[in-house]
Amino acid sequence: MEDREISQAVIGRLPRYFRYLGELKDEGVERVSSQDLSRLMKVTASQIRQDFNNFGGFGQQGYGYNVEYLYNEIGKILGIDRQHNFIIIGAGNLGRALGNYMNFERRGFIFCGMFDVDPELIGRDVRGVSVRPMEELEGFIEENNIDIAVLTIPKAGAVSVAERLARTRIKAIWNFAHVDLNVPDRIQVENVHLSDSLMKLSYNINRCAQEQEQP
Amino acid sequence: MEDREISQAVIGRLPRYFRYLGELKDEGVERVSSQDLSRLMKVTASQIRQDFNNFGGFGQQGYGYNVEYLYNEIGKILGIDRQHNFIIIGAGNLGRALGNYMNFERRGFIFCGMFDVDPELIGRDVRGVSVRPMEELEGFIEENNIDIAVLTIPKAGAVSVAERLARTRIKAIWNFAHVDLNVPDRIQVENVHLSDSLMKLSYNINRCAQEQEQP
DNA sequence: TAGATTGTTAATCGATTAACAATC
DNA sequence: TAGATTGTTAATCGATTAACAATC
Repeated sequence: MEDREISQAVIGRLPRYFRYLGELKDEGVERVSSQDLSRLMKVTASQIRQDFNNFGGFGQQGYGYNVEYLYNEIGKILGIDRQHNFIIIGAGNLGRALGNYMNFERRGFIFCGMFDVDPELIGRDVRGVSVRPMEELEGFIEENNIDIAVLTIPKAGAVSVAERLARTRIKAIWNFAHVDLNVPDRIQVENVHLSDSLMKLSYNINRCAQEQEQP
Repeated sequence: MEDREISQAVIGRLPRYFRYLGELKDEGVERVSSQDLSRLMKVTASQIRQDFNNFGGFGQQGYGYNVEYLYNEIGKILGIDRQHNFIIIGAGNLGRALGNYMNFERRGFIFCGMFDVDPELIGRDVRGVSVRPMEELEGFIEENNIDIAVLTIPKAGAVSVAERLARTRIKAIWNFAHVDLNVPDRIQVENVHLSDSLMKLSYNINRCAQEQEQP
């Protein structure tokens, strides 16, 4: 049944479904119909059914979906029933903030190591993990079965670090640096470009201001 | 010429164009064709021309686009030629990391204030800005012409804070809390759901692993 | 002028929504 | 059984790509 490629548009919506289903589950709700979810999440019921059906039938005609079952299934699809070890490269403010964020652990993402070029920061402790020098990067990745590298360094260093990562067993890069990385297809890259997001916000602010001037 | 609504798909691509054009400008490149940009950015030349033409003709047949002119025009469209005052609500790790990030200032986003409920944090200094108690929120926004509120508080508090913000002059919320906010249309919301992003990454890691097992 | 490259229209592709038969 | 709601097919909508005439 796992045949055709599932579009990134669908994948992008799964975490949001997962979040709402988790909330329903915590409230003790047992079943939910696509129409209920539709009202709650403000998307069409049609899209919800279409999305779920990409992965096979989770529901039952005349009944709807079992909240807990659906929650677990989506969790499995997202792969958060497994463990993923990650390291953070760049022990600046953002890197430390992400290292200190406990909730990732709840989803199976285990904070294992932290690296920086700055000798000042080496040895510092972030939630029980001490900052290591960049020389130890490759060895550490190999020894600790690291799957994900989080890049929170300035763009100048990011490209060359990504090249180093490309030669390791790393499966994915969560990239907060403001550059596009060029890595082999085998390595997944997920970009979080904060300034891009802020600019989009800025556009929408100004667009609205204009609309109100000339209605 | 500013008539039809421009799709969010296009807006979402503008910051990336802006970034590449800025780099070309810094390298001293004077002109660029849609085909050059196409190769550089790995999108189709057709899309580039189509995108720019949403805002009127920036190019010249037989020549291409003037890098600096195009850069400035896109900057204007994104509204980063203006100043936007922002505050950060939530002085935890993430909030402080964003407050310390200097690059936003370069794009006209001015860090003016910071708020938290925790009495421990009140008075703390983040890059020259001291953390204030939540009671002062509304007054501060009014007095300092704040346009943007950055929400870096746990989801439990986010919804009610958003409601308070909705009664102020705030134009936009940059939401890092893991909830969907319900605010009037007049207020723009841009979500940065980090755990959603991480889950997407997780899905793509596992999908690739599967593909390699059964090719 | 000839060559290059845009602006723009038309064709294609993919994603969303609507509709409804299948079925619990 | 009758009512409800899914799974799925068909229709619509929007976004991307291709093509080419306009024009620098």
